[in-house]
Amino acid sequence: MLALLEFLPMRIPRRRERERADRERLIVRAAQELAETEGWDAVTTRRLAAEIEYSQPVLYSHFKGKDAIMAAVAVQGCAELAAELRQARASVSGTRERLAAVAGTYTSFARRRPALYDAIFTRLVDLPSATEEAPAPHREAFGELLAAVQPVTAEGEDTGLLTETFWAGLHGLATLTRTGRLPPEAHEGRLALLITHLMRG
Amino acid sequence: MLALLEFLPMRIPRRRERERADRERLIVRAAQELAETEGWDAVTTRRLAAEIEYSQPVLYSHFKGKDAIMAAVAVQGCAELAAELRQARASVSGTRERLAAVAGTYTSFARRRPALYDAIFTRLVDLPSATEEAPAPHREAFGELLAAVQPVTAEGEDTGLLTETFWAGLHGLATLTRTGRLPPEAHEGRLALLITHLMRG
DNA sequence: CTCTTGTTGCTAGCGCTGCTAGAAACGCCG
DNA sequence: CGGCGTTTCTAGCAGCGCTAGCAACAAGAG
Repeated sequence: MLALLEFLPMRIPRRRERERADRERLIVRAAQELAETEGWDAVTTRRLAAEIEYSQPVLYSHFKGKDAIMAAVAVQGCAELAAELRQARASVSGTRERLAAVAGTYTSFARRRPALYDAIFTRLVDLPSATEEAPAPHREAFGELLAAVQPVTAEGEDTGLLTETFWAGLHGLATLTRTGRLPPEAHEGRLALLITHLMRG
Repeated sequence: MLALLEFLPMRIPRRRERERADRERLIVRAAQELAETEGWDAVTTRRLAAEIEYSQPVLYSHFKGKDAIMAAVAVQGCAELAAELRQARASVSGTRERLAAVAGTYTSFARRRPALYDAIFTRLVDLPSATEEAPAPHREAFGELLAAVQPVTAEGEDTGLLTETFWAGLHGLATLTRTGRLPPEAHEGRLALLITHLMRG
């Protein structure tokens, strides 16, 4: 009865909901493209509004502010990273090979897509990860590293902790190299050292 | 003769030069204090000008822009880091103890003085290090790490490269922990793992 | 078909940023 | 004391993130 009465009127709100969700995806996609092509400095609310062909305040009806838009880009970008890591790990066999594949993919991602990497790991201080549980893509990406590290865990060592340390090494190499603090030529050598010492020689 | 003629008139410019240098130090010190007490977001050119009790444009007669001021703070801050590292390394003996002391001091510096650490290692992309030789304090700080790592270099390994990798690990731990991406409780455990694996078990 | 109602998106504007042009004030010299 | 060169300030530009308040629209009622 009640359901029947509501059925027809319900279709309209549904469509509008869908359109709203579409526009939200449009915003995130535009922000990501703009950031990746011209850097985050070029991602201003005005520019972004022009890009999606809506006015500025529309952005604020979807996101609390610019940081929230960056966070959305970061979460989506992290899903891409996780996918690349998964593929890298699956594409080779052998403990060291897998570690090398995952490590190479990770730092290559940071080099190829610096804006995205920055959004995920250096820019935002208040990604949900801090307060509550990290968003799914983050856990997924970390899970890929963990799976690669798991076989080299020594007795008495905690795989999670070891993976975190390995991750920190990768993150340090990625960021220090990209900002010109480490010479890029020797990057492969440093990666090899990191993996060798992770496997304890 | 010429020198005698120039002697007296020279005294005035000298004094002005000295006063200018004093004011420049004042600016850098004010910027550092403001950044360390209220964060870099609070360091605006207006606020900084008010702090040193001069008008805004005075800043631009000393530095090309805000970034140049941050760079000056970074270089000076790096000298402080280098001094702490030197003291840490000198205060203990034994290979592992020295590595632990240096590593602990490094990450502790990043935790205790986040604004300074950010200026040195994450914020500025155009520190002189990228284009020409790194500024002295940077080389000095790196030298401390290198001295601590040197004894654990294995045959066929390059100490410099190994130090860079170790540094990347420290930097990764420092930044990921400070931004809430790694839980701080397990920090010591990760540090221990890093050192253990650096010494290859 | 017209009128009312509620939502949606817009225009305009606030207070702030880094930075700079041109005027004013200062200190030095003859 | 008068003129000159430097130093420093006032005032303003363009752009930022963000928001209040109005206009235009779509949907239902008579």
